[in-house]
Amino acid sequence: MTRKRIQIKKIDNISSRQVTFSKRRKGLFKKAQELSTLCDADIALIVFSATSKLFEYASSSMQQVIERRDRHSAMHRLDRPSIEMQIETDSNDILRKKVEDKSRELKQLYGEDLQGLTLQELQKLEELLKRGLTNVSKLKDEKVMEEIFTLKRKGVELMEENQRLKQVPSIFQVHRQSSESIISNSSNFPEDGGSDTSLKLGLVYFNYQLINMIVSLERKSSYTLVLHIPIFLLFF
Amino acid sequence: MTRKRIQIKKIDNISSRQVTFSKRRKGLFKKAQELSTLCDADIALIVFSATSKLFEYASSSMQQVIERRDRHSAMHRLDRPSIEMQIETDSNDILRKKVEDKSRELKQLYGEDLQGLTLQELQKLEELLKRGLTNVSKLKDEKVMEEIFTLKRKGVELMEENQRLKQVPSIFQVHRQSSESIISNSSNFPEDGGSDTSLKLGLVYFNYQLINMIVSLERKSSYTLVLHIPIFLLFF
DNA sequence: ACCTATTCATAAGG
DNA sequence: TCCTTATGAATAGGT
Repeated sequence: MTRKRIQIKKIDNISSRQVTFSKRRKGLFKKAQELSTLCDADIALIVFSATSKLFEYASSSMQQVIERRDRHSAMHRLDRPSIEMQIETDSNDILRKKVEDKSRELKQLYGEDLQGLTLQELQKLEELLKRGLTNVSKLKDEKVMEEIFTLKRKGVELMEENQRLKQVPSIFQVHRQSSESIISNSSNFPEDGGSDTSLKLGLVYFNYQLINMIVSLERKSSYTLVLHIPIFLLFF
Repeated sequence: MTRKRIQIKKIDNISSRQVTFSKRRKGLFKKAQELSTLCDADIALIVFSATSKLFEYASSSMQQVIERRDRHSAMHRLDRPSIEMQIETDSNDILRKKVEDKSRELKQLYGEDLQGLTLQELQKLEELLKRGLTNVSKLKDEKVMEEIFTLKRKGVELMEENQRLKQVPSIFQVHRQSSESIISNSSNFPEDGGSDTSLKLGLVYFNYQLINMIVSLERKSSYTLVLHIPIFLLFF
């Protein structure tokens, strides 16, 4: 919309996506409330960020708008029983049966209680599990990559800061050094000033976090990391 | 916004209010959709006009977003015993909640509705799916082997029966042959008696069933069969 | 968080 | 509702 037109598709860069999300979310909420005021409309707006943070606006109250919508929908859709509607008309027995059915389905997906199943049913189940696993793994991989890139960016930032501060005037370093000479006087590296040390510690902490994450992921036998760690190392 | 700046307060003139409502509503929905696409956000927007007409948009499904919001709210306000929650301690409501929970769990196992999950949750889910898949595959493999052995045994039995009946007195064969000579007289193989033919047909049908089973299993991309078919061929 | 060039949204009028 | 147009608003990219 400015400087350059952008395409409406998912923004790849995570940080610019976050920035855009903040800006546009603000704009969207403003417009929602303007519309509500100008035209006397009753509005509810629910937004979940990609990171599952919730933002919401309602001109009256969220619950009220949602209920009003439910009523409206019920009036206009004579058929298509929504989940709640369906459940509300369910008797206790039917509900019990539903719970039982779903419990069995869940158990079977977890690989228990399979004795009664035919070969065909087992195949179907296997297929479903594979599909589910594929989907879950894919999304998990995306999240892992995101996390790695975020950490990498932080690392680069810390290193840059580190480099920049290495060029601090030597007077400042001498001052720091003299005040610390009691504790650590054996150091023979003039570039190892106090500020620098604390920054080094920052980097060490960052690396610690990173290694921790990778180890914890590996422990959980995430096979995809076998691929991702080398990729990550390339970037770092 | 253009030609002249306007104040954000209720527009008095009815027709211009309607015009503005149309225009701005369109704009609002567009922006909601753009935000959803650009930033991978999950969005629900409900608008009631002053005349109670309903307009709505949801990036996934309205019900889904609303439920997600309910869950989110429930998570973040550990207390807040809402009136409904408080009085609806009757079993019907508990059952309803159970059904809802299990439905969600099932969906997630099938790899749907995963947007709200953290990396840790996804890993857990992946693990469960892998365990489930292992169990199901193992049992399925056992059943496949069972089935194959059963079919093999039937094949052996049929062949034995076949051999035994080849030694039936020739009088019986002649009797059968005369009654069938009208239809199939061109056959020059004396060992191809009627009873024998029907048994051969039995074997053919058995083979047909067997091939069918294997093909159907292969179609379902059951990787274990890559192992089983050679094993089966060894036995047959 | 702030800046600003640029695109977008839209008020007014028909 | 749609079209046009002038202009105020929103915002992408950069700092």
